[in-house]
Amino acid sequence: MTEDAGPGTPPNRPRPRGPAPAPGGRRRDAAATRQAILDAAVAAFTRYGYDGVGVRDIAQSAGVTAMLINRYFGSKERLFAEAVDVAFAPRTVTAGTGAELAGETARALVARTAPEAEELGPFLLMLRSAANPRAAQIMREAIARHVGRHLGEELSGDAAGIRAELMLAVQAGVWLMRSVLGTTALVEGEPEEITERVRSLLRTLV
Amino acid sequence: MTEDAGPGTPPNRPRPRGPAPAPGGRRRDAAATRQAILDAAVAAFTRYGYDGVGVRDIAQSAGVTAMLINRYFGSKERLFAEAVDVAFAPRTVTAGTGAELAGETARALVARTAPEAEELGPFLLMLRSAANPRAAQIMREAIARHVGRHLGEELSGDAAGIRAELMLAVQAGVWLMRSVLGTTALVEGEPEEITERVRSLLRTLV
DNA sequence: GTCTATAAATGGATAGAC
DNA sequence: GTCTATCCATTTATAGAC
Repeated sequence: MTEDAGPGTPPNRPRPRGPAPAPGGRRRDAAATRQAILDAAVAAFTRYGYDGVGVRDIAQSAGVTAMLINRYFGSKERLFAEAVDVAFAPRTVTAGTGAELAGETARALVARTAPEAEELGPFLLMLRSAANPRAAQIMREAIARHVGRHLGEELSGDAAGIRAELMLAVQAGVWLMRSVLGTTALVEGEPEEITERVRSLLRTLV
Repeated sequence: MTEDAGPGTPPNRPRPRGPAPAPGGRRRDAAATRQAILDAAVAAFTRYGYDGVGVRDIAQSAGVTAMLINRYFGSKERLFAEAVDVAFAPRTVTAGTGAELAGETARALVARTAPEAEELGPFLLMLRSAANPRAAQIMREAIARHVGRHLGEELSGDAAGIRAELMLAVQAGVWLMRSVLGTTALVEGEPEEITERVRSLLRTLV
């Protein structure tokens, strides 16, 4: 959104002639264009959710026209699927290992959901897109592929799968209340107090 | 959605004359019509989220036309605000009191999020409508009004507000993973096992 | 390789008849 | 008190020019 719409895109530049000046300086590079669209999609879906953005918005952020999205990804739905894969790829959902897992995860979670943080992340993408059934299915498959595997490395013992997904549930819930809804106690409370409470929550799962 | 559009509504019945046969047998009752719309709205918003339903869908479920929604509620947004108030009014979010609060809430939560449950509830409404900023604000205010007060009665001591909202966060998270997304471990796992894990989670908060 | 222009559907909201 | 008919904005997706 605050992307490089380019220094050279004043309201009415008459598009001299020929194809895409392609804002960033890039001029006709299929791979780069595709990547720009994908990056813009991750940001937009995370901020506004699947139903909250149109392909036009994403295209504009990427500095191209809406048509190219269908050209490169086939449909909004398949663009979303790729964006979800990108968002869930880095293992940002867990921080630390072993004994420090609960504490580190709690600290990272509270920091990233701080009111002033403006942070993106897979949980926001999840929450904001959960309403759409197709988006929900795409995310379920992505979670099974990525997150389940990651947490499986850290957690072991009885009911590891349930505990892993409950860890995700706690994090998603905090993200919802604190970051998406912005309920009063979690927004105005002391971050240290909140971190401590979340840490003790997560400790019952590791 | 599959509601009674009336047994007598073949494609082209020319509406003999006069106003509303009003499917339910009701014929011209402002209060009843208003209530029918509100009930349909709660169900629809809970199932499909704020952005997922149109006023036309809701109107059809209520057996009226879309226009009446604006007549009685002014706009979709204000209809949503009233629907949220209805959804959050009963204190379904907590079950039991005192020492049994964690266990009863966990049991109720797992039961209501069972894959076959088809249960509605305020958490579904929250999750499915969270993406829309205006809907989010409306819900934040409703939570401050209803839920905060309810849980304030049960919880006391240090950081009661934070603990209360973390309880909501845990429940919302479980609802998201188990009911909305339907992740594998929480769907296929033993309900008793899940209940036990959730109970011990909530116990760290009461 | 990328654009403009437009099709086809759907959204919320309104005017006026009965 | 309720309906039909319509307006206007917005959506995804496509056709065809350059």
